[in-house]
Amino acid sequence: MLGEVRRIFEALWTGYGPQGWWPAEHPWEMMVGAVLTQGTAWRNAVRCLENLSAGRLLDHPAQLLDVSVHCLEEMLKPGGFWRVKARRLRALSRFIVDRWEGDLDRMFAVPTALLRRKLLSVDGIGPETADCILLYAARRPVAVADAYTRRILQRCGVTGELGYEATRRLLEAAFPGEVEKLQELHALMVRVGKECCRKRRPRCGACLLESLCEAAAGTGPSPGGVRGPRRNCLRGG
DNA sequence: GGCCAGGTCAAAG
DNA sequence: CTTTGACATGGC
Repeated sequence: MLGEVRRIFEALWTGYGPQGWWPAEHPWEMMVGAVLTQGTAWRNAVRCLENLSAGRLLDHPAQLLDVSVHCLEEMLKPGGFWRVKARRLRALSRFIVDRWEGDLDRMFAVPTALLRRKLLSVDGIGPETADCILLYAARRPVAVADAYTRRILQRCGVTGELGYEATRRLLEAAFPGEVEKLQELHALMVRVGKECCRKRRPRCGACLLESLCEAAAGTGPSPGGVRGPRRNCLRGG
């Protein structure tokens, strides 16, 4: 199974190359973006980031606590969920200001497992957002097991229906300690997911998902692959 | 118009 | 423990 995951990564890497994630100037901007993109198209999250940046509210966590909630909400409107996201961003700012005096370097000095637990205790930081922060802002070897990734692994027949944590452990076992690869993996999975592995039945007759399934199966040039009857995205349920 | 977006949380069943 | 609804705007 680990080999299948690695083959999928190699196929994606070969096909698409580096994605340059996460697009942010600094760790705090990355963290804010991670909250803003929840359930929202990235392009709309970017509008919010631009509003914040233009208002000089994106340089330091404490800045978000210095403006009125109303003002903050106005800037977040283009991204949707603006009421909850204003609350969540302030919760995250307050968390960093209260516990680490607003100093991200201090926060990132905390060991990975402990920091993950602390992040999850913040309102609005769930597993995926926490892992994105750990992977891209703190540069820890943590995997992001988002919905796209789980669907792709499932539809390529690599796994059955796996929950978030089980998928995360699988990915981390496939690339232990490899921060760069885990970063690219998540970015590439999102890219492919958007193209041909959507929620509703993917129309992937000619799409890349098919070759990913083959890559996972080890068909084609690479030797030693796992063979035999399998479900792929075209035949699978 | 319908569906989806780089999710999370609280309330039910 | 799993399922469901709320949160809201913008693009295709």
